[in-house]
Amino acid sequence: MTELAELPATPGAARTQGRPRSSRAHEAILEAVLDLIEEGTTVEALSMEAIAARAGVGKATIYRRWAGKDELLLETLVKLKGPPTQPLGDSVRADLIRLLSVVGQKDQRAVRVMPCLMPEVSRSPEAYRIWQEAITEPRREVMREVLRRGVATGELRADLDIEVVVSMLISPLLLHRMVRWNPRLDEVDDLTEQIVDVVLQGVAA
Amino acid sequence: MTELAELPATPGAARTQGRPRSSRAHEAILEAVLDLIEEGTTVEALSMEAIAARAGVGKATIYRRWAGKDELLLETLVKLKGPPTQPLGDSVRADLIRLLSVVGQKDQRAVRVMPCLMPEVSRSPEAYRIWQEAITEPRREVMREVLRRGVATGELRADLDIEVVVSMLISPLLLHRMVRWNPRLDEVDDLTEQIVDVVLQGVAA
Amino acid sequence: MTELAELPATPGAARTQGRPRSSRAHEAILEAVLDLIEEGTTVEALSMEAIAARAGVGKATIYRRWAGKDELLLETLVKLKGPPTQPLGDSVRADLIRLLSVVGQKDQRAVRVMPCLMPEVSRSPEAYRIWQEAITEPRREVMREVLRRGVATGELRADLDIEVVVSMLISPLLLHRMVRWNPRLDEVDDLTEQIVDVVLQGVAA
Amino acid sequence: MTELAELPATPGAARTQGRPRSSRAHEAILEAVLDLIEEGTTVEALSMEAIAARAGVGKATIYRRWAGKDELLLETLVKLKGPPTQPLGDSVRADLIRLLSVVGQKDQRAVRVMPCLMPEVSRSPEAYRIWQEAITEPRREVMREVLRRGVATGELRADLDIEVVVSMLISPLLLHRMVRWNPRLDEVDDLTEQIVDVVLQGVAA
DNA sequence: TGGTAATCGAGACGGTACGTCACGTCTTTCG
DNA sequence: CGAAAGACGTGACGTACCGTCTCGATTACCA
Repeated sequence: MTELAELPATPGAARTQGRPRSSRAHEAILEAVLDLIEEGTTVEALSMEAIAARAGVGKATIYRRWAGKDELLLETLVKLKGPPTQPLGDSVRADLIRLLSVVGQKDQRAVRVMPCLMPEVSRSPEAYRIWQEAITEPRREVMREVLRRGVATGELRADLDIEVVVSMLISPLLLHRMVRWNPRLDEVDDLTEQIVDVVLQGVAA
Repeated sequence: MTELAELPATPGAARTQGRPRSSRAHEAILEAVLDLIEEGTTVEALSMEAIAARAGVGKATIYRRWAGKDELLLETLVKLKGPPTQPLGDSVRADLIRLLSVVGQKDQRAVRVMPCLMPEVSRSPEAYRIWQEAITEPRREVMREVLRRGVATGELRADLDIEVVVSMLISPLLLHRMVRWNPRLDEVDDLTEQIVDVVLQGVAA
Repeated sequence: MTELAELPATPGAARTQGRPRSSRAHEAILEAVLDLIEEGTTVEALSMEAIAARAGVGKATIYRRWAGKDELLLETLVKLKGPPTQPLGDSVRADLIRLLSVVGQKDQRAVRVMPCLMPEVSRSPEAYRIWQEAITEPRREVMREVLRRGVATGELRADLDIEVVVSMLISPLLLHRMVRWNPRLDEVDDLTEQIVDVVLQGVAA
Repeated sequence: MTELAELPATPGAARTQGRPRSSRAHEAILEAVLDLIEEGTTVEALSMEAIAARAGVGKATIYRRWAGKDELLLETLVKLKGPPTQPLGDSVRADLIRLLSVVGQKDQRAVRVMPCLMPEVSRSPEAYRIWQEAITEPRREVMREVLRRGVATGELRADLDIEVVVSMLISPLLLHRMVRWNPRLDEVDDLTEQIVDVVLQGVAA
């Protein structure tokens, strides 16, 4: 899996000589982004200049590590999300509810960042790739595993299309978190359960 | 329903005196936005200056009508989407498939604009309101009607939560269009049918 | 002598039909300019829009009468200066002092306007012509007459160059008023007398 | 003597850190102004944008050094005038003629710039101060010295007011250059000599 | 231990777009 | 038809960021 690799100092050259990059600066930058987001800074006000100033860092120090704002925000989001929640292996239903209940809920700041990345992710294949590999796929894979187990135990239909079901489970919640797709859903705190139940009923063996 | 009202010339004053706003300019601006999008202009290159130049219009003429780029893009999107597709009144299944098959497909330009509005829609309550009223709600309402009919005819369970089901139907397709959420779904040209079938199975009476 | 003629309503057409021009508007505009100058408005802030607003007049009403801001300011200055002071016919010395003591002193607002016209007057031959005819020449002519009388009475040398002497008398005071050329001169309230005396001594018969 | 000091990067802070200001840019800007003036650009067409474009410089680079167009033009004028002409120490009359014969003649571009600065110089005390210190005073001082020498040698009256005489000598020529105060004077190529002679006659011992 | 080389914070650089303002003209309605 | 009102296309304003480029001053490694 291709990583959010740092830019090489000089492409193709040994990266051992000279002063090493300061990990303090690296983290100060990511922290600065999170701080600014937390303070409610709007996207256009979330400028590289503001980030550098907040981090107490020169702008070049940022550009030495990331190719642009989108890359930086993407890595911030990855850091924010962390590894996906793991299923407990109880029932398929309980595991799905467990996995879905954290979609966009763990850290409110992630909800703030995600919509800002949509323009870039929808346009740049590279941004899309990173988004997929670092954010989407790990979570889908966990969910696929739970569904495969359901098929194996005979709980779920053998011919179900796992990708479709995964999308059906995640999409409504994700969209809801991003743009409060339907505000009336806020009153339904068992929205997750309802979705799981409808889908499970629809794909029951 | 509150509209995408133009900015008043002087808030609270009668808007009858003086030269009236040119509808020619108004439309030239919206056309310019669509042209630029069609030519593949990226969002950051879709500047107010470029729009004004393309429309053969002064920048002030744009700002007289819209408060900023987001408002303008939003109205462009509203114009692009037009009124929602209407159901034919055949079976519930056929109607749902008909309604869903145009989600983000009718005009490829809309797919290009929508992700760019996510940052604004997710942040500004006003942008969100317009987005809801002009884009989302009309389409959800059509779909609600189809589902209510299904309940009335006894095809669907009487206690189903219509809002949840509508979200389950639309979200996967919309997200897919916006960020190609799962590219493997591109191979599934009957994705729409699968989703409808799973949901209908899940909420059958 | 060509005048600051108003622009004809329609060149070559009878100016009898339709609503006659409002003299009220004409004066309101000139008043507005003077008001704004008096309030200390800077040149760039002395915009046509501000003048029209202050006069309670449409911009077109101004442009119907003057070709541009410079023409308007020029006429304002002409109105401000009024007819030149007349000599009393006493001694040459007393008359010159009388004429010079009002250079740029009668109305403090004129001192404010004049420097603003320098760029235009120094560049546009037309503005220069009007400036000469309406402001400069009448005053120089009065002074020439006094000097000619001095020559006739034998007080002054018969071969003096009147134009040179007139310039020598007026220039120091005018420049002093416009840019306080030498602030130390402010302490010399008999500056005018000194200048007259030096010149008279220099050109005595 | 206070200078046309550049704007400090951060007022009160040490100006040693960071990339130093480019002297190349500084001079390119001044050159651009002179070029544009030379080409006959009118004042209103002498925009900051045009200057920046001609100098191959960003607008911010100009605003980092000067507070506005007037400050820039003023410094351009100072550069244009250079140090004042020095007297040769011959006779008082010859020295005065020498000094006066270059008033506004050395560089035709200076004549173009000066009237444009009148509005600013007559209004802003700061612009007036710089104008005095960098343009006016050095030239007046040279002339004062010549007059003082005349008094010392007994050529001139001991009680003459040097400031008044200096103004009488310079003003007619300066005003003539700026606004061709009296075009008939163009025919008098010995205007300078006439003025000097009248004044010397008027203040002779 | 002393050079070498890349990094650091800082901030200026050439650009581009922003949103505002004024220009002088044009197009309404009202008197 | 002149008036006011105010929208029109134009273009400059001064500001803010972009991503790059010097600066002098720090580090680490390697000789």
